[in-house]
Order: sequence, then C-alpha cells, then structure tokens
Amino acid sequence: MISIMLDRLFADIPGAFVADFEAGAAIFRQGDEATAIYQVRAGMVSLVRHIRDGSLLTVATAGANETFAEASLFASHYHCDAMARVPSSVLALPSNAVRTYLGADTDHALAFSEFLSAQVRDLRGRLEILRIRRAPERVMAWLRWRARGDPPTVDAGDAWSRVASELGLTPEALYRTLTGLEKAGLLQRNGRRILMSVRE
Amino acid sequence: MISIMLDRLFADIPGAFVADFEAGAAIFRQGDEATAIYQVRAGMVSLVRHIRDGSLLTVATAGANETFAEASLFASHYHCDAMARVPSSVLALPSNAVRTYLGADTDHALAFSEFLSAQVRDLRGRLEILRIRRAPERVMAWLRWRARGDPPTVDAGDAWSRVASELGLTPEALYRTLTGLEKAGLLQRNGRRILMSVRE
DNA sequence: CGAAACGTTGACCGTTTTCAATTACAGTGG
DNA sequence: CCACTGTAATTGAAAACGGTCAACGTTTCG
Repeated sequence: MISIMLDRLFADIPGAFVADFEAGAAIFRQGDEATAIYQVRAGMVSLVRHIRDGSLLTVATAGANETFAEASLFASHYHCDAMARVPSSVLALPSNAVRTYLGADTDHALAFSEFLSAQVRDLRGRLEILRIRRAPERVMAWLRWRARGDPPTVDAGDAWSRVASELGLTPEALYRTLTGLEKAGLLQRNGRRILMSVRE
Repeated sequence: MISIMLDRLFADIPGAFVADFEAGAAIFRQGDEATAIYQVRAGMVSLVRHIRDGSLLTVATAGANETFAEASLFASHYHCDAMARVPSSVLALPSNAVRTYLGADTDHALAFSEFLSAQVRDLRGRLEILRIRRAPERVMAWLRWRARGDPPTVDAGDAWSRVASELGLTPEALYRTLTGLEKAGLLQRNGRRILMSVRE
C-alpha cells in the first residue's frame, strides 16, 4: 500500500488546499478542465467514466492516502468523473504549480517518477493477486505480500470488510477463508493482527 | 494496454541491447545488482519474489510491449527474480544511462513521469475490472474498457486463453461468457474481433 | 445510550471451475 | 501436398466454490 503524502513529496506547493465532500458529491467531472491532482485524506473516491453507450465504468477507486488524477499533469481535461462514495476529505494540489515545481529541478521530477514507479509496482502486485481464482490462495498471497517482520505479521489497517473488497471477495467469504486458513494452521489471528506460520 | 516503446521514450540510450531467453531462464535474480530496466519484445516474463517461508509469490507478469523493473532506476538491487515463462525476447536499457538521460533534462524526466502515470491509470483500470465478481459483467467491463472506434470494436491481440488469464477466468468460462453475451445481443463476434452493440 | 458499522456463522443456491472429449487450425517435415 | 503435432477454441456434465440472504453478537462513536 502506497502511503506517501503528496504534500511531503511536493513541498510548499502554492495553492494546495483540502476540501470536504458529501457522499455522492462530484470532485470534478469528465470534460472539466484538469486543474489539480488529488490525494484522499479520508473516505473513498471513485473515478467513473461515461461510455458512449450510456453506461458507467469505474476506472479507479481511491481510499485513504491514495492519489488520483495524476494524469491531470499531462492532460488538459479530466477523462472521468471523480465522486465521493462516502463523506470524504481530499487534498488538492494545483497541476500548474506542480508542473512548475517538477520542471524547476530534475531531482523533483525524478522523485515524482520514483513515487509513480512504486505505485506501478504496488498495482502490479495487487493485479497479480486478483488473478488468483481460489479464495484461500488469493488471501494467502495477499497476506504474504503484506507481511512484515519476524515472525511475518500483517496488520489490517482497514476494516476486514474493506480488505475483502480490495481482494475481490465478499466480507463473508473473507471471514470464512481466514477461519479456514487458521484451522489449517497457516496463520493465527489476534484481533486485527495476523501471524503467518513459518513452516520449514 | 500500454504499448509505448521504451527505446522511443529513451532515445539513443547507450548500451541498450536485446536479449533472448529460453522458457524458464532467469533474466535476473533477487539480490542481483540492479543494472537495467526492461521491456518485453516477445514472449512473457514473470517477476517472482522469494518469501521467507520458502514459498514463491508472483508480483508481476509482463507480456509483449510491457515493461518491468523500472524500479531498478531507484534501487541498488533487484527485489525479485525475472523469469521467462516462454521463449522470450527482451529489450534492456542500462539504468545508469537512463538515469543520466533523465537527469540531463527535466523534459525527459517529465516524459518518463507521463509514461509511468499512464501505466498507473491502466493498471488501476485493470484492477477495477478484476474486482468485479460476476463473469459477464467483468467481461463486459473489459470489453468496454478496450473498445475503440465507432461502432465500438475490440480486437483480441492475444489468444482468448491469455485474455482469460488476464481477466482472472478460465478459458472455458470466458468462451461461455462470450457466447452468452452474444446470445443476449450485447455483442457480435467475427473471429477474433468483437463488435459491441450500441443500444439507446 | 443508541445508532451505525463491523464481525461472525449458517443454509441454500447460482456460477465458475474442473475434467473430459471434440473440433479447428497453423506450422513442420516427409 | 499431406499426414502429423501441438495449441487454441468449443461444448458438456458434475462438483466445488463463493455469493447471497438472514440472523445475531460486538465494537465504535457521536
């Protein structure tokens, strides 16, 4: 999970501000002039594209600390709607100011590349996990991927129900799978902490 | 699908070369010094991480025109193995030369950021699609996402069996789903081309 | 305190996987 | 030019799996 703060990466960007939105409120709309790059501070924001045939296609969902609309740096208009799914707070950095900041120093631009590159790695990992079809294997892959320390431990930052959604499972399926894995001796649960068994 | 050619993005990088690998051959190994960034020219390459408990975790899979190990620009060592799944040909760009190239001009660094940012967008879209649980909806989302032109058309670049794997489905499930969608009048198939129905 | 999430478990049902068999097709070498 | 071989495409039937619905306990927080 990428959790670099944009305002730390882009120090002192003039015009940065935080805004709050009610559930269902639009942060920007498809076709609007692209003016800012965002990071979710709290809540959840979905990016939704309007398709020619009238249907809607969700192209991204950003939870706490995740960024969206980075592409506004390189495009003149937004290509989708951004909508708060739940009451949300977002940090907005004006694209112009960010462009200026990046253009002023190759180190800044390289730091941004590094940030994006980490994100690419993260997303590829999640993608690989979602392609696993069986729930127990998928959950184990996710846990191994997130485990840190010795013994390998995973702290669920989010509620399990939200983890379930990230994993492409229903909450019920996740609970059951976790119980199953615990019974199989592959892990141990202590509240919202999970200890992975290290077997030789 | 991102298909920008790295050697077009990074013009005249000294030391760039193409190398061929047999199925199963390692392009680099976890712990090796990070010396290059890669793009698959033909074939398929998996990035596999060795976990403390002895198991293997696939953290990415790159098909034709996809890049991997961009992070080698920012890290001293590789954090996973890269293994050719099938006989593969890869383009390698030395990280040092790329770093020099990016540092020489903010335009270069910004172009690289744009490249990565497009990739982030692409990956988020794929992720969103994989979280859809029912096969017909998942396949429709994938098709709508890839459709171009008027009428909206999708050309399967890969074999359907490989598309199935990208979609997190078995080939059989994909075939059946496609026939089902065709019967429901949502699309038409002409060999490996799919026409989306545009209904008002 | 009470409402609203979150966590948990059971039973049933629908979908997808699995296994198997068959057809189509492209490339290879005789 | 044509069997020959391997991969892709397709369909069927049965089983396994995860989803859905429902009920209830628990925690969190205003």
